[in-house]
Amino acid sequence: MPAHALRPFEPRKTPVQRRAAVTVDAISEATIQVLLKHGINQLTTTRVAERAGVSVGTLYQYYPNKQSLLFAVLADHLDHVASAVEDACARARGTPLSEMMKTVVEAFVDAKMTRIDVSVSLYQIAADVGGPALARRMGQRSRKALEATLQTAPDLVSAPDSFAVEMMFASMAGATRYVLESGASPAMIRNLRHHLVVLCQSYMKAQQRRSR
Amino acid sequence: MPAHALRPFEPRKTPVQRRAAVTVDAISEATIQVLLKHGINQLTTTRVAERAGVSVGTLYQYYPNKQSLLFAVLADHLDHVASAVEDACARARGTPLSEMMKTVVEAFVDAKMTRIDVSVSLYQIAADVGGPALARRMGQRSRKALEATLQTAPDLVSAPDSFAVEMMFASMAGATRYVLESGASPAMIRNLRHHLVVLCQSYMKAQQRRSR
DNA sequence: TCAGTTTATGAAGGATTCTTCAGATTTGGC
DNA sequence: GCCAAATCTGAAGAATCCTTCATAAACTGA
Repeated sequence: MPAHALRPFEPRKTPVQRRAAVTVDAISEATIQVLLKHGINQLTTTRVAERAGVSVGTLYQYYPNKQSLLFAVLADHLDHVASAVEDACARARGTPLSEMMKTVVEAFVDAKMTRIDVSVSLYQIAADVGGPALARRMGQRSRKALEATLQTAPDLVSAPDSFAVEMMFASMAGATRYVLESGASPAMIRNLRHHLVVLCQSYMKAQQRRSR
Repeated sequence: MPAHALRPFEPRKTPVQRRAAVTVDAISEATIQVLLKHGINQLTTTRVAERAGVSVGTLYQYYPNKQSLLFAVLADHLDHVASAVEDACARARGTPLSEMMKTVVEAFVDAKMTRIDVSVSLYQIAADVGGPALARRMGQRSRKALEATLQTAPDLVSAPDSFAVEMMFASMAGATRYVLESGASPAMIRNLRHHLVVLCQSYMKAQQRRSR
């Protein structure tokens, strides 16, 4: 999705006073709540405003339309996750491959799990709002960060190709989604975390062996 | 999702005459087309009927509501994929682990790709229509089939735990989704197919090593 | 050919929702 | 305390969409 296609989703006005900032936050949070409680189909702009304790008009002061609201919430979340991955990559520089993967994968899962409700509810809106494009953008960010870090691994034989790295993130995201949408118990999440580490470690090691 | 929650999605009437069967097919197909061309938000019951060359009333003769229409299309597709996996598992019995994985993974990807347009467009409706529940059901079917087949592998050290197997399918599905939603070129799809084989093979082998 | 069954039609009812805007209220600096 | 800017309000307009039902057409077996 080209940049201009994201334009109609841009916020209408930026808060100046503190109370406005509070309002905007309340609206974001209310969006999540409504999404969780009623689902995307019952998410109306009025209902979100109600839940946020403001009037619809206020909502439309900051978001040009319903889509832009959903878009903003989703983009925030994905940015949060991508940043966590980037941080982890920075932290993991110079460590052995295996440890590197552990650090990055756990950072990803933990970022997703800091607010499970957000993660779960946002799966619903991906389709509406250019979710695939956003996901791809995040995939690219993560890939670049990890590729740079991989270069610093002392036991690296050959750098995995870009496709493999992107694939790895997509796989992680898919498995995480599956677990979260299954109503993840804490025990399952621990399980997920551990299994994803193994999955990614073994995949990246396999990439090493086939350095054609 | 318990069985009764799926009830309201059940078809209203089953076609008796041939022309009715043709109509139902046309409606299914039209649903895909509209989904692809206009997206879920512009998918109206009238538009689907138009595209199918019938009137709205006809549509409502076979589907009690819009959701049931979407549900049916999604369920069909997922069933198709799950069946393909089950068949592959049956075919792969008694072969070495590595070959087994190749057979199953390729069957999965190929099933998804027989009609790329269907796969792509259906991602949009998953949220509306209990997609997660359907996906889980398919995950279970695939897991059971593969577990049974794994037992017959001559070089199996220890059976991977159920969670790992489910995880594997979820990862595959996630990576596939990512690629398809990126506008998959044929070359990318070949790439995906191959990488997923490697991913699953190495993951399953890793499970062998840690047979605690 | 005929009667009963199946299938198709599409205008219209009923309901929901997005979005606007003119005016009221609050804030912050002076 | 005062004023301009910022913020908030919420009823109502405008549009869209799902679903029904009375009627018509097509089919099938006898």
